[in-house]
Amino acid sequence: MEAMPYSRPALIALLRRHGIAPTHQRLEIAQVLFARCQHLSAEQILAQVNERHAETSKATVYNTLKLFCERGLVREVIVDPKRVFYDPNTSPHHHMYNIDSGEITDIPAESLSLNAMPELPEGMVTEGVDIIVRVRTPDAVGQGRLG
Amino acid sequence: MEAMPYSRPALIALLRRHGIAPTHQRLEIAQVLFARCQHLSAEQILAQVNERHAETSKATVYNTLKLFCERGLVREVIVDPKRVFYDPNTSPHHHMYNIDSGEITDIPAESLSLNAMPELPEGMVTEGVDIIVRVRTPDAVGQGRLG
DNA sequence: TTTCTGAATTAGACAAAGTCCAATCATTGA
DNA sequence: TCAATGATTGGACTTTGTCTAATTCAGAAA
Ligand SMILES: [Mn+2]
Ligand SMILES: [Mn+2]
Ligand SMILES: [Zn+2]
Ligand SMILES: [Zn+2]
Repeated sequence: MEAMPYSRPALIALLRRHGIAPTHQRLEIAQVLFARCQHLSAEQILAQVNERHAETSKATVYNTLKLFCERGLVREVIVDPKRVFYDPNTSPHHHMYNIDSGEITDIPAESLSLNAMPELPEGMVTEGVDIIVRVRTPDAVGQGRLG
Repeated sequence: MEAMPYSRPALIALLRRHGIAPTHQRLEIAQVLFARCQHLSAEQILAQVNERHAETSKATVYNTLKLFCERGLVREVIVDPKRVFYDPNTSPHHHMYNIDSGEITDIPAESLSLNAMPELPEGMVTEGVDIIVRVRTPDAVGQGRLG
């Protein structure tokens, strides 16, 4: 795992190390992702990046997140059919998803593992194993839908 | 697991057993889902139901799939950010997802299990644990994107 | 410092999946 | 048979994400 890259120079170094040219927009997006290590959707990142004054377009946010994924800076988390979340933590771990609040939290890799890997069909290769623990707040059963 | 419900009377009984009024449209949709026990998206179901002659609207397909989920007749499979898949197999099992072809296949519950359940935060309740094995055909790396 | 060029960014049109609503229709118990 | 209750419908709408052609930028070279 990378050292905590809060400062501009550290973020620039981080992008460069991944073969990414450090433009202003990419640094803003990296800032948002790595400052607090949360799971954010593209639209949340767009909003946070443009909080003070508009400076990054929707297209660039999507382009950049795709690039960050390809270069292994972030990873996609697919738990909610409505949107993809982006995870700045690329080390192996799993997720707990609160279906009432939409909150995603990490489960350390050590605290949960499979007792067997499935045999793959001829010529297939594992890309990754996602484990998602879906949880609920029983109080919130009937209504409490958030997004 | 339910006995194979191919015939109309069997499908009607199945819906009734789950507290669902067996309308023509719901029976058509159940037919499509249970005939071949596949993982289908809403749009695929809509297309199959209206293959011979149009008889079911998009709104009804979505309404019905939601109802079937609530009543435990089918379950959602969330592996592809573009669409939800519906699984007529509600017994515990996991999934293998081919990220190149989009193909989803079942992994029997027995052949894959966790060596520990994570401790849940105060007052949370597990709704389910999804394990998704993402696989790839190495030949198809650079290009072979299908949807 | 200035120039140049490929790469990056952008606005806004577009697409796909899914939701919603008010009007209409069907099922079913009486 | 006949309401009344529940189900279905077309189509407008929303949200998330993609695409494109025009513009701007970063940074290497001079
Ligand atoms: Mn038919
Ligand atoms: Mn979508
Ligand atoms: Zn995570
Ligand atoms: Zn399945």
